[in-house]
Amino acid sequence: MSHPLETIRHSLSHVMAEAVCKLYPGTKVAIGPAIDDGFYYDFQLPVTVQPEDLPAIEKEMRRIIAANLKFERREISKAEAVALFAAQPFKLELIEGLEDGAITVYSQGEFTDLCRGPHVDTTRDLRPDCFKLRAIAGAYWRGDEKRPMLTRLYAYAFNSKDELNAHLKMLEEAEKRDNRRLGKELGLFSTHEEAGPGLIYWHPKGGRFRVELENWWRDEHYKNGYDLLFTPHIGKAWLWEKSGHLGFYKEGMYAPMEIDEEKYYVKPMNCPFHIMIYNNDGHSYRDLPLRWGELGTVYRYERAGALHGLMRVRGFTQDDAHIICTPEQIEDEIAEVLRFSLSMWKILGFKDIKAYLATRPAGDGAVGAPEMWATALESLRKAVDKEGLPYEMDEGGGAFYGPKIDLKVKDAIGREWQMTTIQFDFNEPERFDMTYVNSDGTKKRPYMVHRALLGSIERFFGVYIEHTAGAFPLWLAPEQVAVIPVGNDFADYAKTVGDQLRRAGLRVRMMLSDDRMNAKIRLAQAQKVPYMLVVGAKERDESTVSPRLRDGRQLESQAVETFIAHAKARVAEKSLEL
RNA sequence: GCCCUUGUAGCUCAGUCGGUAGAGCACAUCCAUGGUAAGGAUGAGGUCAACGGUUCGAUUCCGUUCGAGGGCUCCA
Repeated sequence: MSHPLETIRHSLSHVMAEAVCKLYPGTKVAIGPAIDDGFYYDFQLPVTVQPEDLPAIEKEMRRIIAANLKFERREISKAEAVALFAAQPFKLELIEGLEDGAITVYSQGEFTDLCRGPHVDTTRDLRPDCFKLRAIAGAYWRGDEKRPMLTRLYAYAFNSKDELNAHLKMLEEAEKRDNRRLGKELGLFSTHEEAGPGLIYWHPKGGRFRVELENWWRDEHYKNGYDLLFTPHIGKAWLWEKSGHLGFYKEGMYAPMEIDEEKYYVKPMNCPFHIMIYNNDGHSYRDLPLRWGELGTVYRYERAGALHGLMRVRGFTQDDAHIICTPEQIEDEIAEVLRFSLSMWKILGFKDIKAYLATRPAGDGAVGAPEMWATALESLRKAVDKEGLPYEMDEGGGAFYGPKIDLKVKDAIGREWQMTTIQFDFNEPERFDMTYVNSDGTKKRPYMVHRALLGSIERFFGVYIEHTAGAFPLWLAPEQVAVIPVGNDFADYAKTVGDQLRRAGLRVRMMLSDDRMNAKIRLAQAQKVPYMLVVGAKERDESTVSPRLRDGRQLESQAVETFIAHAKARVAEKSLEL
């Protein structure tokens, strides 16, 4: 009989626990749940297990599976449980938190575990070739830094060998696309631990991508009714006390610097600055909505162990904006932001997008009247419905200052990345006493919404590198065309062609070194240059070029002008195809 | 911060069971002038992460420090 994958994974974790206990007598077992791509089990081991030991554990697991053992469920009393797990301190702690009468244990072979279940019937339901031990990691007991560090063994597990292999292949592909690796290979960016980890250096090619992306971003924002701001990188302690950041976000901020005996903080967010601009003038309801965007560079403390290429950094540029509007406008504004965001993702080539609505957190830490939360959430939900976007609720997942929508986009190899975020803020308008004058002459509090569409430029770059494997669409490619003469005799003609392309506004790499043509093609391919134009005697005599595409396709020899028109059209329409 | 792994040329890595290191790519010079993924030769380049200890002698063994990679949420 077949069982849900989660059950199979969980049962496998018991098998692994049995194997580990057998191989390392004296092992204390903690917990072993199923996870997204397999399972893990946490142990306190009498010895240090090393990666070389994993095959032996796998082998023992297969032996257990082959023995065709039954998983037997028993209900026992709390007293029985305490006696049974007398030598297992972690289990005892878990038992303490359980109701008498609701305690179950599962046994297979020589191993009995405190477990709610369910499990497969016998180890025969587990396939010996559908799992693979993955890694050894440290994990705190119950995720608490103050509790003992346990050894966690991770494993992949799937329904079939094919699915396992497909997953392993995806991981292999992910490794090839790793933004740190491609960033180096394609000369896009670097980090320098000696100059400060988690800080990104954009090289000329990465810079070119960024400029093209940002230019487009600015154009789109102006077209969509935004104004753009530039604000300082530092602000006095007053600002951050007022905003509440020193109260709620201090651990994410860097230590202050002193200027004229005043403390200044580097900004972790742009919002207080935008509010300063808002509060610089009085506002009428007639002025609203205001949509103010900024590519604002912020610095946030991230723990050293959390830093990761472009994905997790300490300094980054948010594609931030704040929408300040009346309560009546909020629904349309939210719908509009969502539509705008989706239109951007479409152009960038992401089709699979899912929304996550986060509601008011439990407890009394949240600010803002419940009615405001309800209206806000309603406008978020309506917007998602209007776009026909699939969504999930994240109950209690909102920030203390307001509900939000996060969008997750799926990349070319099926991984989801959280990018766009649209968040209500009931906190700062209050703290900064933001107001506008309503039609009846009374002062009102506006709604404020923070939103970032790409998230941050750095992280987006990382995701996009991995999504495209570095083969950017023509309009974003740092180098769009490589001109490759067949031999040095044709260098002059190559230069003429290159100049012509440059004048037409294309980004050209002239490959005029002494290398052979084959080597140049190889290099241009490796650099993912979209078009390679090979020129020799024939092309020179006919004023043509012979285009090769980075996907290996070959176009007909054509007049230089024809090629320029072809490429320019694709740039103009931001085509994902060459 | 903590656990496991790890740190040798710009990059990717090999090696030394303790006698101060090697390959490929990249780079430089020279030869070769070429039709769609690497032409050839020569050369330059390293205080083997840093500091301490053991030793006649340490890049190699031991210790400490710093950095990097994976993990520390998914609740019997």
